[in-house]
Amino acid sequence: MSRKSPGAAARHTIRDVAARARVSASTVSRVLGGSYPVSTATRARVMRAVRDLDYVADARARAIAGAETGTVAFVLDDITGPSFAHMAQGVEREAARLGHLSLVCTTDGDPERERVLVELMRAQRAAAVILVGGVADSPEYRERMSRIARSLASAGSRLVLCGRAPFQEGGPAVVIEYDNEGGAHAITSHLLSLGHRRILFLGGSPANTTAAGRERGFRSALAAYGLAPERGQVMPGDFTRESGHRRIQEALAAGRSFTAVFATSDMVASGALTALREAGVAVPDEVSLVGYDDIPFARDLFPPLTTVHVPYEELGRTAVRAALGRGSGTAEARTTLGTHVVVRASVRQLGPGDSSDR
Amino acid sequence: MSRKSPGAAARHTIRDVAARARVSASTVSRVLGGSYPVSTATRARVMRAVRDLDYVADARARAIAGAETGTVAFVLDDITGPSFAHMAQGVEREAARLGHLSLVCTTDGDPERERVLVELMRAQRAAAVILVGGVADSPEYRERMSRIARSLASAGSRLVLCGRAPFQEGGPAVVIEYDNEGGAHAITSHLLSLGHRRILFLGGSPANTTAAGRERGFRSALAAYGLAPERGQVMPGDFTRESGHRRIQEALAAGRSFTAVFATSDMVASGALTALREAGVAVPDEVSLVGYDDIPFARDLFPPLTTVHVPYEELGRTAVRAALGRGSGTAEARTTLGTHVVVRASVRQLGPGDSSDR
DNA sequence: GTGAAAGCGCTAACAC
DNA sequence: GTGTTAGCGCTTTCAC
Repeated sequence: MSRKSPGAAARHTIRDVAARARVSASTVSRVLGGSYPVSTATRARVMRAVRDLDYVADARARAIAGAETGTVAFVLDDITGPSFAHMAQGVEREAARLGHLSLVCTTDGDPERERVLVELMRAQRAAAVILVGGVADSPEYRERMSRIARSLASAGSRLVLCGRAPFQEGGPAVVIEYDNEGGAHAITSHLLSLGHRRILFLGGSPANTTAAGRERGFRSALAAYGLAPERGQVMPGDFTRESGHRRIQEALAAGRSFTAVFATSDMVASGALTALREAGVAVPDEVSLVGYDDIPFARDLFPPLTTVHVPYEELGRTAVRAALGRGSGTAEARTTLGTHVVVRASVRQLGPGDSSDR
Repeated sequence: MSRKSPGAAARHTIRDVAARARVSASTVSRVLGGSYPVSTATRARVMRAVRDLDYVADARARAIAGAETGTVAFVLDDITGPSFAHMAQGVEREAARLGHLSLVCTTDGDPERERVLVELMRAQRAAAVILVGGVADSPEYRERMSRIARSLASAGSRLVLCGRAPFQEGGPAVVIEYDNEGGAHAITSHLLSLGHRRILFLGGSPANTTAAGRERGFRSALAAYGLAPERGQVMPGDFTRESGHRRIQEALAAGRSFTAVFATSDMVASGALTALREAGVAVPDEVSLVGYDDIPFARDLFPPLTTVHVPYEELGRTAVRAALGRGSGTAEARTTLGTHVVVRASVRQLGPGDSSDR
């Protein structure tokens, strides 16, 4: 007959259940834990009490007392980006399948915030921390990552780098990547094989490892044709549609001549497409356009966008499996998933006559 | 000199720190807690030990012992949808700002999974559980929600329904909505005022409260013009681009005549647009198209999509604020955020002559 | 200011 | 099978 004072709700404890079922707390624990032998009659009484009280054991207390479950922490720049969202989905699904909860935190690209979050996750005793997305590679970055990985490891947790460059061979971290450079190489070659030579590259920040990988692929494909980008042909930016939009406006204003545009992400391509349209440049008739990521929307652009498919959801799932996998994981400390070009309608084959459209 | 056996990492406890700093555990706790007076010298010694050991207090143990922090749980259908992603961002940001961690879980629309998740959150002693997205409204739903809200309340947690119909006036839940019906009414009126009369409505599942709200707005706007939808003019579906794509194909195949399409979401509109294009129907010249949600991509469609703007991120933020707000929150138990039409280029004004284009 | 002791809600080791 | 006794890692009285 416990009256709850309004506001301060009376949370029941295992002892309340025990009292009501006229058994000891350990018995309740055993019934709920499910692993130990308990007589049917007792079990029934306990279950009844649990039901009556609407009791749920405190997961934190359980964890402390030894019944480890562990959450998976997922730290990323911005959940709003379509590709990140898909990775998040992969993470959440696989974690759920494996019986874990997912903590997601965003950094807005701030390394300091990332540091704080990792510390928080360490305090939570997260089973694993998955760090996602390209970052500026630098000695400081490597040093920071090393520290993070070590402290996580010493807390019994594990660090997984997902779609991000490894900071140290054989370090205490698992790395799940996709073939960033290969995809860029392939789609550039696609453009090249269709006769395009003046290809504008709308890149990200050169310091960003993802952007850098894609740019490397672009350059290596060009090199395979004996070409090298001219001044102004590689335009840095970021991964937003606004960036794509602005860069195209700038390129057009500067009177730059190109027959194709390789945008480092579909978002960028999307902004670029709009800018081209606004300027009255027909795609793909006058200028061809390709992107990267293969977000679902790519096929609804007009024209449907030729792009590089990245298995984002799979990336997330793989990260979780690696993170939660048994052993210290040295065997599969590094995994690279494949990418491939998906051809749609935003690229046109160039005839011999029209090599200098714009 | 504690040697860590490889694999089984030695997590340090507060006692290790205490020993190293030659103080008691309570003192360490006080230093770390920050609230109690500790001499500068002691504090320095403790901090040094903490640093040396790379110690982080176990958040779960702290929580149990009384230092409440509390995570915010965010339960949604599918993190992949652009609008949900923005809400998630709002939730995560606001929670972070308020010093809370966010747990996100997806249900894939399965009510049973939702139940399980809520139970899990209750076990975690989450400060609040935010349930997102339209659901099938039914007596069972209301009953289920009631139970959930009560059990959450009795666990000292709080239930927030976000963009989802309330299940009970004055129940133990906070409801944050947006003006779903009003937005649909407004954009339908927009179409009507431009001369459109035969408007195809690509809806969601009629049982879904969000879809139903939008359909109500559509119908009420029609009614204000003395119109009522004909047979086949309202086509049910779901919120995916595939649904929009398929419905348009069906409508076209059935030889249905319409001058405008109102898709219940931008995703649906996006699929519809592609289907129209594939069928050689010009938008907006032959058929006008509007969507709902105003996802970032809407402006990159061709033509840029006229749609209803929904403040998704704000919705998420508001939900968190309401959830974490002081008091029992009866005062602001229900909040409705506004929506508004954003006009772009996918709608054409109809002249007197062309009322039956298609 | 600081330490010892009690306790948070639970599980696990040890009895019987 | 079941109760009793110790913890888990921490905070918080309550003393001095």
